[in-house]
Amino acid sequence: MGELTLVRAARPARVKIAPKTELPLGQILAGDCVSEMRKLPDASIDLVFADPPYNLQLGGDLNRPDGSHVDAVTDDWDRFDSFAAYDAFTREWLTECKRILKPDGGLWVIGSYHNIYRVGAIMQDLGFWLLNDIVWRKSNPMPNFRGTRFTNAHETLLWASQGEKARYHFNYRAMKTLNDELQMRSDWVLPICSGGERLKGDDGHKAHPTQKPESLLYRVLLATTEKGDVVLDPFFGTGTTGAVAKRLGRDWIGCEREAAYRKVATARIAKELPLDESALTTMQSARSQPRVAFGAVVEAGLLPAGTEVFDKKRRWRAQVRADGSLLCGKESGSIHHVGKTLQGAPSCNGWTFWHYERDGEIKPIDAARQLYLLSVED
Amino acid sequence: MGELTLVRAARPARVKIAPKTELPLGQILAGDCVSEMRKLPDASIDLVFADPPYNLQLGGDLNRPDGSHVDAVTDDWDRFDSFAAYDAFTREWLTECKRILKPDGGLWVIGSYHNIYRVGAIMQDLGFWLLNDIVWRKSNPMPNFRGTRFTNAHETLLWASQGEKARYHFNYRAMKTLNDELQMRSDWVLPICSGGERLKGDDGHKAHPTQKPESLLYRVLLATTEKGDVVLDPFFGTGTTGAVAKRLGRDWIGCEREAAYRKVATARIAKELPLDESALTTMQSARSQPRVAFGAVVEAGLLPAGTEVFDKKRRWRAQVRADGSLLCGKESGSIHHVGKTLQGAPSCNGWTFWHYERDGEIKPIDAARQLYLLSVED
DNA sequence: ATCGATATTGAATCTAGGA
DNA sequence: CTCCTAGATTCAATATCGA
Repeated sequence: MGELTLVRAARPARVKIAPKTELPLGQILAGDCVSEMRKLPDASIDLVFADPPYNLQLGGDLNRPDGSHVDAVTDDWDRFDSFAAYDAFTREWLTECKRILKPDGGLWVIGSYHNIYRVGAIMQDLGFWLLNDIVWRKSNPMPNFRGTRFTNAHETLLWASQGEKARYHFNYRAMKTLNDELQMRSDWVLPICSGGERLKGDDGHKAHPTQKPESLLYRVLLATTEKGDVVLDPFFGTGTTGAVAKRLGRDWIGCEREAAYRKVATARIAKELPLDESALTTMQSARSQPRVAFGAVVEAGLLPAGTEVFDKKRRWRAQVRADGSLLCGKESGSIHHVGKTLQGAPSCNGWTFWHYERDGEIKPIDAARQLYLLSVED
Repeated sequence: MGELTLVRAARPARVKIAPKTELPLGQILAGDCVSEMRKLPDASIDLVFADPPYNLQLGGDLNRPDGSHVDAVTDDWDRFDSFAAYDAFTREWLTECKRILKPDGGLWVIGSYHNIYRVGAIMQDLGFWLLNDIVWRKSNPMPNFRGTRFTNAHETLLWASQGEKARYHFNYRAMKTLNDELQMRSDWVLPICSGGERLKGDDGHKAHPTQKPESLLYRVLLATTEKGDVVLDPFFGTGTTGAVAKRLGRDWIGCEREAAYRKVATARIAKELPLDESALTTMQSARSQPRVAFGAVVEAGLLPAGTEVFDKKRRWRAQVRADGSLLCGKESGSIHHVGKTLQGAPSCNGWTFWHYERDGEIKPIDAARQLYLLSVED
């Protein structure tokens, strides 16, 4: 797995990065996340994913129209006396996150409208720089049983870097691949965690009231970490972050106060198997790939000289020449230059503009580049 | 257009509601919104819709890359020295909104991740009670050209009441109808404002950098106001709020500092035609229908005393008595009470629980209520 | 086994009015 | 204040059950 895209040029950090060997990798730290994080060295963590209490402030009981009772989140850990108390708690754990994150580290926090506005403002106050807010659109949310509001069908994730000028990691290419060759948007449609994925306790009841779906963590980790990175989750719960991190070949650390959650998480992560190298490699960022001359692809016989290439709408056709240039009428030159000139565009990515036909299928010539890259590996 | 559902029980407000005649209805107040709102009486406005500046640049202190983007929002009104200045500005205009809103009034604010977390936290601090956060999912957002982040494909709207215990208006039934008989969710998919709807200035360039689509305001006003309500927009811009309000038969007031925007908005709203009464009629919640005593239905002979009623699965049968009570074995009482007791349920809507047979068909006794309502109309 | 019907459940700030 | 009662209100995905 290659390096991810490092976005934003900045001077190399002068902060001393703590080596991984000083970290309790693959461990669930038993205790309050603030005191546990305080034991960790500065600038040692690549990514924090945090799912803090939402401070729901629920009223009385709620029944469905069929009379059944809604099992609400009434756990002690979600009770705060006031917004001020919640803010103080939030400021405290976010401050520790800021300290232990590397200068190019990333922070994700998930929440609902009950807490996310406070969390977001405090993140900004502490100097975190918001990169995106992501909306998790639930495909199967709980309805509003009383018909009093809009169905609360989403939760919000905030993604931030250490500061306005800080570098951060974003695996643009992997996200685009995951999204069927369209840029990944800030709204993600994913189902809630249910069925076999939902962990049960010994009593057959759900082990944790707010277990997050693995698909959500999968996308977060794939987008903003690389293999071997260290991911910390201060509110580990049943360990979704740890399970997905292990699967994706990332190191992880969790903090969790409740012994029952730690027990479930430990068993769960033990069962998890890391994906093998080849599965992870396909998610590499195009920008960090070695540059490939079109000529090398031609040379390798993947798009032999004489092959006809064309744009997606077949407005233009061009011929591949032996030296890796294209010829289209009077225009000739690199794949990028010819594409740009024909369109009258300021620039053109020839790899995605030009296409070829193989076995009745039309593919961008970038597909041939990928094949070339595979063939030269090892 | 009938009355909307009033949600949440609260004592009748002791606040004196200012009459509409004291308000500058259908006017764009020329000036800063805080000073203009200060001239308005307390408790006089039904709904505020606000689209405040987004704080895209954080002023000269935080030296930004040299702002050479052609179409970026770089107007003077969108510059603030710091988060603190933005917060102070936000607190100021929201405080005036709180004062001029009626006790059962509603507040909507739209923003992006640059400002909405600060706005949301301040709203909560001022005592506004968040009812929903709504995600406007843009069907055609601007791509992220540099491939450095997720495509920023949504904006966020916050909907709040005056306080935790305050009443508010929500036209649940109209929203459900608009959404093909499914509850309206908190994520709305709507296109951005473009094409003919996008207003152009004399130079042929877009008149305003962040003109909102009318479909967005249409849904907001239909959901949370009724005909004749007064809607105020403190950042009127090119008057989308006024145009849609006029079309939907709501009164409106705008505040706008820039003469150029006022000019465009005035011309735009002048062209707008109100929909006629029948088009404005929306589906009504059952809650807004007149209450009918079951006894009245019995009295009217629609379900005469002695009629046998039963639940859908015919697990229980009961007899209608002359006073409008039911008898089932030892249990007797109102249609609701008997249904509730027999099922051991926390509550029961007798109108839909009990059924009767007529001409070989089985109908809920609610059908008899509807017949009764028809018979007493006019 | 299979198919259709029925039951369960999910981060929920979830009523209104009168005595 | 509290208490009481009328009565309005749900979507999608699993899991279980019964023929």
